[in-house]
Amino acid sequence: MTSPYDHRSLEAKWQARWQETGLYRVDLARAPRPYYNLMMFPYPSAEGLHVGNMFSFSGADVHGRYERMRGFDVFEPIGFDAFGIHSENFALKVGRHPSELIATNVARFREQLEKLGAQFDWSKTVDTTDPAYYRWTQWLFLTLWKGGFAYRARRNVKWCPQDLTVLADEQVLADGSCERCGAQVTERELQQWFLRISAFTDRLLENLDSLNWSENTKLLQRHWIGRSQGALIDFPIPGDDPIRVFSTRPDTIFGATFMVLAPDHPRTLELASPAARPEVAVFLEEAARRRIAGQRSDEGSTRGVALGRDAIHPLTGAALPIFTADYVLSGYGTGAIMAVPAHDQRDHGFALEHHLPAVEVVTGKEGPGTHGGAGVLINSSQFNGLKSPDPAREVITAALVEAGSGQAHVTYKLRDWGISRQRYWGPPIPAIHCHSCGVVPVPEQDLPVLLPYIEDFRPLGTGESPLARDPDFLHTTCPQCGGEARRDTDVSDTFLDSSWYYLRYPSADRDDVPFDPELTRKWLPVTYYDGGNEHAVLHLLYSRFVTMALEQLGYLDFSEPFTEFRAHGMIVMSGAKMSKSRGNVVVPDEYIARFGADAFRLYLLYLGPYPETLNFVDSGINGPYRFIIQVLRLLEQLEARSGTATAESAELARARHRCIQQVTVDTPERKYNTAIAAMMIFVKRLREDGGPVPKEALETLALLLAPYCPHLAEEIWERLGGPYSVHQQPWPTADESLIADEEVVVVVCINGKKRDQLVVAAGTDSSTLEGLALELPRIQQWLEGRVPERVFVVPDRQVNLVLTD
RNA sequence: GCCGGGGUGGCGUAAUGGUAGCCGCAGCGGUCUUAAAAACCGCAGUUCGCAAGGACGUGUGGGUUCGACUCCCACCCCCGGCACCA
Repeated sequence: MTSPYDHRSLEAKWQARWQETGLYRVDLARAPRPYYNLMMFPYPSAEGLHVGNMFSFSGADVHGRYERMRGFDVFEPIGFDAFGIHSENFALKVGRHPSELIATNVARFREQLEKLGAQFDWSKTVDTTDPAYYRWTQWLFLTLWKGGFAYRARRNVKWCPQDLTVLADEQVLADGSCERCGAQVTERELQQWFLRISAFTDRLLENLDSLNWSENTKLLQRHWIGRSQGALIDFPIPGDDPIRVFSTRPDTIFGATFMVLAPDHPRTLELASPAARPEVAVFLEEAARRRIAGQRSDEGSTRGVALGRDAIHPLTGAALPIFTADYVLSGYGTGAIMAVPAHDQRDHGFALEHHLPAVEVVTGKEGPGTHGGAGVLINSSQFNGLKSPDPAREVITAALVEAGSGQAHVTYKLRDWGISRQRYWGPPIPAIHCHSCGVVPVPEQDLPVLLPYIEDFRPLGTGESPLARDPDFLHTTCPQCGGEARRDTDVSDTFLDSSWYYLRYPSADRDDVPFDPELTRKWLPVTYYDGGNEHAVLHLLYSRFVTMALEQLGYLDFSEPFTEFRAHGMIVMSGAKMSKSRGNVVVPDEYIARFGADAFRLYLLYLGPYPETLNFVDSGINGPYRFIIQVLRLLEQLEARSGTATAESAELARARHRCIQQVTVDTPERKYNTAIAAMMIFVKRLREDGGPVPKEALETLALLLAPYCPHLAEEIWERLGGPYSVHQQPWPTADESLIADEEVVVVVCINGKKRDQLVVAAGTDSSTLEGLALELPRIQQWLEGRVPERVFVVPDRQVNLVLTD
C-alpha cells in the first residue's frame, strides 16, 4: 500500500497558504479579544534550534492555537535574543566576527521556526542586535538612569578570568565557577553600572503571592530575594564604637558567648589588640586570598582567630571575646554576628574548635547547635518561659530598642543588578565621561549609539571593553559643555535586552517610540507566558523590575509584565541533559525532514506531561507518524464513498464526544500527552469499528488536531469541504449526554481481591449489584457457604465482599 | 545541609482512594509478498500450572482503610534550585 502521506508537499502547501493569506497576522489596533501568547525568544546559536526549543515552541503554540479556536485574537510573536557572551565566545572560537555569524544563525533559525508551523506573526519580530531594537534598549537604560534607577559604583565584582569579564552574581554557579565557561570566578574591583532592583525588593516579593505563575517559579524567586526578618543589635566595646550585628534570632541573645566579624569587615584589623594584630593581619591576608580564589565551596570552615578584645553583652553586661572567621560573610547583614553556639550549627562548630562555652537558652529535644523547632526560653533572665522563637523574638527586640541597643530589621539576599560588561557583543552603554561635567547621558536624539564594527573584538582583559580600541568610537564631545570626552566603552548585559522585549513586539514596526502607549494598553501585560524555569530568577525577575520601574516613571500603567506564567519541562536523553560534551544532542531537522513537523510536534508532546522533564526516545516518533497515516487512511476511505452519507452510530458518537471531552480538558491543562492518547484511542475505535467512517468523525479530528498538527488538520478540513481555515473554526463542544456508558463492568472482590465481574446497565443500584454479585457461581465457590460480614458497593465500579478471618 | 520535583513492564508513560500497566515504542508470532520493507491481524508485568486458575507485583519498611501507585510516618535513591545568608 502506498503511503497517503507526503508530509513535505503537504506542509509546504499550507505554510505557503498561511503566508499568502496572512492567517497569523493580527490587526493589533482592532482585534476585539486580545490574547498575548508569549514564549521565551531563542538565542540563535550556531547549532540551530535544538529539541528543547522545538518542544517548548510546539507546546506554547498548541496553547495559542487552542485559545484562538476558543475565540481569542491570539498574538504570537517570536524573535531573537542574539547579543551576548554565548555568541561572542563562539565567534572567538571559530575565528569569525559575531555580526556575520549571527546573521547566518538568525536566518537559519527563522527557516527552522517556519518549518515548525507555529502561528508566529512574523510582521512583528525583534532581533536584539538590530540597531532599531537596541536603540530602545539604550533608551530604557537612559530612562532608568534619569529616573534614579541606575547608578555607578566601584564594587568588587565577580570576574571571570577566562571570559575576561565581569559576571552578574546570577552567572556564578554554586561551586564558584563561571556559568558559561566553567572557569573559577575571582573578584575584581571595577567602576560599574548598577540598576536599583533593590528599590522594589518588597514589591517583587509580595506581588508573587497574587501572580498566576507556576508555583515552582515563584518559589525560586522568593528564595533568590531571600527576605530575613530580625534585628540589628549593637554590642558596646569599651573605649570604642559598638559592633553592630544582624540576627534573625534576637530571642537567643542570652546564648551569645562570643562575637565574630567577617575578615573583610572594615573594622576587623582596627579592633584587634596590639598583641593580636600581627596574627590577625596574617589571617586577613590569607582569608582574602581564599576569597579571591573563589573558594566558595570551603564550607563548614572553623578557621578564625581571636582579636584579643571583648565586646559587652548589651543585656547581661558579660564580656564576649571577639573573633574574625571565614564563615562570616561581609556581604550579608552587617558582616558581623553574635555567636550562639547552643543554637547555631556553625557557631557550634567554631566554639568546639576554639574551646568556647555554649549556653542553652531554648528548651527542646534537639541537641546543641540546632535551631530546632519551638521551645521555651531558659537562662534568659526575666525572659525565661517565653515561647521561642515567637513571641520571644518581639519581646526581646522591644527590650533592646528600649535599652537603646537594637532595632527590628529586614535583610535580603537580592543585590542590585550589575549590567556593565567589558565585552564587545552587546549594546554600548549610552553614557559619556566628561572631565568637567562628569558622567553625562547621551541625548536621546543621538540614539542609537551604534556598536562599531571592530575587527579585533577580543576582550582586553584590563577591565576595559574592546570598544576602547576604536578611537572613533571612544572620543567624542560632551553633550553638555561641548568639551573633549570619552564614551563609556562597556556594553550592557544581555538580560537588559530581554528584560523588555515583550513591550516591543506589538510596536516592533514603529521607529518613533519604544512601545506605543495605546497598543501597550491594549495588549499588555502579557496574557500567557511560556518559558523554561532556568530563567526563573534572571530574566523573569529583571523583567518584573523593569516593568515596575517604567510604571513608576509613568510609562506603563501596570506593574507586573506577565499575568500568567507557566514553566515547561525539558527534554533529556537517558536522564541527562543534552549537551555537545555528552554527545547526545539530537538534531531536530532530520526528524522534520523525514517525518514532517506535525509528526515531530505530536511526538515531542506525546513524550509525557509538558511541564515535566521528559526522556527523548529515538524510535518513539514512529507511533505518532503511524497515527497520522491512519487518520489519512480513514479520510481516503471516506472520500472513496463520496456522496453516500453514513449516519454515525451511537457507539461512534460516544467515542467521538469522549475524545472531544478529554482533549478539551487536557489541552488547557497542558496535558498534551493524554490529549494525544485520547485522539489515538478514538482513531483506534474507528478502525476497529470496521464500518464506513462517518464524516463527523473526521471533522472532529480535524478540529481537535488543529493545535497539535496544524498542517494535517488543514488538509483534512479542506478535503472534507470545510471553509478556510480550520484554525478559524470554533473549538468543538462535547455533548455530555452522549458520553455516558450504557453498560458497565462491575468488579466483584472478596476482601479486596478481584474474584469475578458483572456486566450490568449503568446506574444499577447498590442492593441489586450486591444481590447479583452474591449469585455469581465463582463467588459462591469462594464464599464456601459463608456470609459476608460487610459489603461495600461503589456503583458502576466495584462490589467488595468482606469476610472476617 | 535546606527547598522543590520524582522513583510504576525491556523503554516513554497512564491511572491520584475502587479492575495497576491505558496510549505508544521496542520485541515476538502470523497474513500479504519471489523476498525484504511497509501495512494489517495477534501475543506480551513476574512467576507456578497442560489448562482452568492461583500467587506475587507501583524504590524500602511500617501505618490508616472493606479497599492504597494514590493518604500518613520513617528511610533509600535520582533530578533541579539554593547554600558558611547568622
